[in-house]
Amino acid sequence: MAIKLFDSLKREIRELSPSHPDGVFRFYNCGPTVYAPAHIGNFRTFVINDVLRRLLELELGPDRVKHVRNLTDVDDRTIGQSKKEGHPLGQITKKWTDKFHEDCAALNCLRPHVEPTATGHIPEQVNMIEVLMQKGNAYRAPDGSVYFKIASFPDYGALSRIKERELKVTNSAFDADHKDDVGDFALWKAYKPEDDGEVQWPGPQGASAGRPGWHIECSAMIKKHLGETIDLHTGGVDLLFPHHENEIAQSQCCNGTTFARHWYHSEHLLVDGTTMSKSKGNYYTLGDLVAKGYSPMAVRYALLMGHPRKQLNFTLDSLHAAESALASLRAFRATLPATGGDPGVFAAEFEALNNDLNTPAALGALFTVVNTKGLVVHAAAFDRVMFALGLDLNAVAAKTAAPAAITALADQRWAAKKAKDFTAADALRKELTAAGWSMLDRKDGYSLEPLKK
RNA sequence: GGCGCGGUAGCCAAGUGGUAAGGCCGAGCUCUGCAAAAGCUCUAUGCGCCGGUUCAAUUCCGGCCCGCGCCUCCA
Repeated sequence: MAIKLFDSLKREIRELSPSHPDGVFRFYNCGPTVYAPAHIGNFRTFVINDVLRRLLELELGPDRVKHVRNLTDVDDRTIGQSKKEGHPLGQITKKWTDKFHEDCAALNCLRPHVEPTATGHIPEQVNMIEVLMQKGNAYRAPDGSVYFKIASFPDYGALSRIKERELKVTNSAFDADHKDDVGDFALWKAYKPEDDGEVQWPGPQGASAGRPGWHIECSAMIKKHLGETIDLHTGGVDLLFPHHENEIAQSQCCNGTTFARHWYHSEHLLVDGTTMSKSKGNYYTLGDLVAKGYSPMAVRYALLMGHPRKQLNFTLDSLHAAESALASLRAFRATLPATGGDPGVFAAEFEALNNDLNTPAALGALFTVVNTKGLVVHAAAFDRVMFALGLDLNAVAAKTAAPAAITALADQRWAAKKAKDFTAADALRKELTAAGWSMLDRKDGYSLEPLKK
């Protein structure tokens, strides 16, 4: 069953397929900038891409997919954070890269096969810029920076339909003074002592020392790790323009061949009905949600509850729903026999996923199976669905340890109950409730959980 | 101003030219000393509004209202 996915460039749903003779599918997903903890909007994109990676593996085989996701470790924000904290750039980016990996692991995202960094590919970027300068697609600005000349690439704007847009006239235009055209973008930024601190590298031939512009890192790293033509390039919608538009321009002008055969962009997450943004401050990190008592797996589930190409309004209620849904799946899984059953019962789930990554439809179909009485489900078939969605049912929210005073009350109540002194037991339960704890009795003992609001 | 997306039950959210998946919440029941958990059952004559096409529209077309996003370094 071929995987079909919307192509942002051709604007239609198309089948994914490897194009290289080795049969390896080349998949590049634009990664995070490592200067702060990623927020759940970022993770929506990475979780969606993780499902895509899993589907590709199921479709083509684990050894026939090469997944690359970069780490942007030098740009205005990373440098800004470095200056703010007074620590070297590398120390800052290491810290947030580690945190990013920790969060990804908690969300059960498969590790990409390669996670290249911008600072680890300076020569590759410089080389690419030099080629672009030689070919006449780039020019040196008076300050020693290098810009890409969009007028030199007739296809510029195909992805974002920039020519059909009437650009709002804005001030902004940082570096505008040095550009030939406002649409030209920086390939190399000349060193500015007041802004860049210690961060600089020797520049391309004829340019000043400095650092690469943002867009070039992806072009250079893709070329190095995946080749001149890749099978799929993905990211959040916000990257469509200018980032991906610029990547196409750089790569195609430099390499003279198709850059990416398929483009896919996932929509943004909304919180409280509006897009998350650092400037608005209405965002959650994974840590924020875990601190509220939700499990990372519930976060993952909640991120899959909406269609990836549609904005999803994220709420804490949806996390609660996700937590309950996971508990149902967990309970259902426990009832499955190890053998027997129809392996084909989950066809609808895969059909939904393979049809433009319709995760909510897949989850709906999943529960239809779960709710169908008398259906004999093969455990392995169920596990395959869980793998595709990346839902680890064994991952449970870390239990909050009860304070000693609470444990003492619980022990008293347990003893009272054993002694059939129900009046005392009930009184103690009330005390526990008043203290914000719920005591869950079992046959052989009890557990304590913080009271849900 | 330009480009694009969306409005489906209390909340979240699929979907289709032939009469509305699923999750949460809520209600009832079963089961448990109580509580929780678990299980069972129920919950939109309706898909923003107004027209049109059609035997038939939530689904197609037109208009309108509302919301959201992007428009040069935010996934």
